[in-house]
This record gives sequence, C-alpha cells and structure tokens, in this order.
Amino acid sequence: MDELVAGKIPEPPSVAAWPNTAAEAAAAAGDGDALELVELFFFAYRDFVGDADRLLENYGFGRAHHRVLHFVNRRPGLTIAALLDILKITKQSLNRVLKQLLEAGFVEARAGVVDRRQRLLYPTPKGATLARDLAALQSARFRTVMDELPPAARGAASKFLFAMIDSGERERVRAHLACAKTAGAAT
Amino acid sequence: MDELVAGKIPEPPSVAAWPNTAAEAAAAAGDGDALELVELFFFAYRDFVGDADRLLENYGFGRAHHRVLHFVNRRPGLTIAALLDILKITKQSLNRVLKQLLEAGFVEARAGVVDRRQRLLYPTPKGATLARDLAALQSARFRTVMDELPPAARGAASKFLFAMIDSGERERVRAHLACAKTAGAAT
DNA sequence: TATTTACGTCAACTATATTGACATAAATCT
DNA sequence: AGATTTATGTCAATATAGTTGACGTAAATA
Repeated sequence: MDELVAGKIPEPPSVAAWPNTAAEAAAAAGDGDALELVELFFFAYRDFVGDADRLLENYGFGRAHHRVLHFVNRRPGLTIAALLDILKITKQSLNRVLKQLLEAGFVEARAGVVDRRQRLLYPTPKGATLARDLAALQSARFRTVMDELPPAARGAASKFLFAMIDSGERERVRAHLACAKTAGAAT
Repeated sequence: MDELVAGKIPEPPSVAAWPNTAAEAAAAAGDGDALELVELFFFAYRDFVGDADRLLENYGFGRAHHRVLHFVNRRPGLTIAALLDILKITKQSLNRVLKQLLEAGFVEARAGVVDRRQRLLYPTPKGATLARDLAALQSARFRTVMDELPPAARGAASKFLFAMIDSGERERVRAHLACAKTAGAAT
C-alpha cells in the first residue's frame, strides 16, 4: 500500500532550508581533513579486500576463510585460542570456517607437544600456496602504491597504519609481526 | 564420534619439517614489508570500525546503517542510485537499512524537483547529530594519529590512502570529496 | 580426586549481503 | 498518444558471517 515510509512522497526539497551540510558536520567534528581521511580509509579498504575476494570465489571461500588461512600460514603452529584472540570472533564462528579449511585440505591440525589439548594449526602445501597467492595480490597493491608515492612518504605508511591500531593492541600486533618474522628467519 | 576432521588427532608437530614459513610466503610474494603492511591494514581497519560499532549498538543500528547515514549526511540530496554506486551493494540490500533509517526518523526522502522519480535523501536533525557523533569518533582517531606522527609523515597519510583506491575509482572518489566540500562551502 | 582449561558441537538467532522476478510512476522517445 | 526506458520499491529464497547459550570431553593441574 504505502511505499516505504512516505505514501505519496512529500514536497520539493527546499535545499536552502537544510542546515546539516557536510561543512557543518566537519566543523562540529573538529576539521574536514579528518573526515576526508575517514572516507578515504573506507574506500581504500573496500578496494583492498576486493582483490582477494575475487580470487577466493574460485575456491568457494569467503573473507572469513581468508583471514584464518592467512594467519595460520603467517604463524604456523598457531593455537585455536591465539587465533580467536587475533580475529576477535567466537569459537563457534571460527569453527565453521576452520572445519571447511581442514576438510578441504588447506589447513592441518596437530596435537601440541607440551600440551596435548591444544590443536596447533599448520597450512598444508596447498594451503600455503593459496595463502601466498592471496598475499601476493594484496602486497602487489601496496608495492604499486609505494611506487606511486614520493619516496619521502613511503616510510610513513606503516607508521600511520600502526598508529591507527588501538594503543592497547599495538604491543600484541608488534609481537605477532615479530613472531612471524622470526618464524621465517629460523628456516 | 570423530571430532572435527581428525579422529584421534595426529602425531606431534615436527616443526622443522614444515617448509611453509612466513618468510617463504613473503619471499614468494615479493617482500616481507608489503606483507606486514597487509596485516597492519587489517588490524587498523578492525579497530577503526570498532569505535563506531560500539556507539551504533545504542541505537540498534549496524555498520550498514552507519555507511548509509554517513554518506547521506555528507552529501545531502543524494539519490538512491548514487548511494548504490558508492556502497556497491544491491538495492534490495540498501532498502532494508534505509527503510529502518527512514522509519526511525534519521533520514528523510523527498521527491526530486527536476525528476520526480528520484528520491533525494537528507538527514533529519536527529540523523545529522548521530552522523556527526560517529564522524567525531572516527576523525578523533585520525587526529590522535596525526599528533603521534612526525609532521613530515602527516601529509603522506591521505596520499597513501588515495593511492590504495582502485585507479578506476579515484576520479569518482575525488568528485565525491569535492562535492561534499562545496556542498558545505555553499552554506 | 576434583577442578580447570582447551577445545568441539548442537541449536537458535541476527545482520548483511545475494539473485531473480515483478510492480509502479515518471520521464522520454516515436 | 502510445510505447519504452528509467528510478525505485517489494516479495521470496538463499548464503555468509557472526552471535549467545548450553553441554560434552580429554588433558592438565591443584
């Protein structure tokens, strides 16, 4: 009967009567530059994840699978608890996608040596390949960006992103990066 | 019966036998720095949207509502088609959240003057307030970040984010930002 | 032995998205 | 004026990713 909320759609716009412009919102929020950054961040992330999404479709996987595979590949031997802490989702939610990755042979679980209750997660060769392909797509974007940027701005990107992380989380992220790095160096 | 895929969970890890380390993945992908940026971007976005999510809960809204309200507030008089193009979702998907925003009185739709088929979207005063509060939260994060960063790195952030956007989309984004800016300047 | 920990699982539910088909009113073309 | 296209709304079915809550089990620990 009535379409949406407005039955016969109200009267003309009378734009001049509208005081809530972007400039006012920006002024109230502090400054317009920060607002612009908010939108740029949204668009940048949208396109950034788009790359991987297209590849994942070929495997019948989604972003959730990507995140799990990525961190398992990045940090082989990861426990379930550590993964939950990184992803900040519930175990039930993780379990559904993890189960599919295990069944499809992209990830393997092995009992912990020190604590046999733990399930240590490892990528299979197949899983490592997919993880590498996905990572290649996304780091290719970063490399292109770095090439486009003036050299002086290049180092700023990682400093900027790191500063964007909750201060309480930064140490954990730093530890994760370091751990992944030494795991690689040890080979 | 059998838990997950592995019945009685296989044998010990034998870490040394695992060749798929982070370093190898990074090497294959090009370089480790780019991989690190990929992860930093993930963590930064996760925390960035978390701010707004917490505020939205009080209103029973989710991220989808936030995005709609944000762009309507940022660019008053936006048409449905323009919004769909920005969000890159289907009209059915947009309609559900838009309907809720209209019913709850955060957004108003008015018939277009030039083309009465179009529904021009405007924030109500209430909607503008919420949009401003959400934007304030997120731009506050950016302002804090800018304060933490060396002055030389500050300008680099927006250049970096802009470069992260698909090249085919950049002109549209530039136009959107300019439009939002002049909409404000006109008041 | 009792308890805690690390994990798995079933079930019901929510939010956000999709595809496909169809409806309507206004604009535009012939 | 009549036919077509455009802008939008709507119904229905489905997928993905997440949630809470309750319960189960094996291994570690007090």
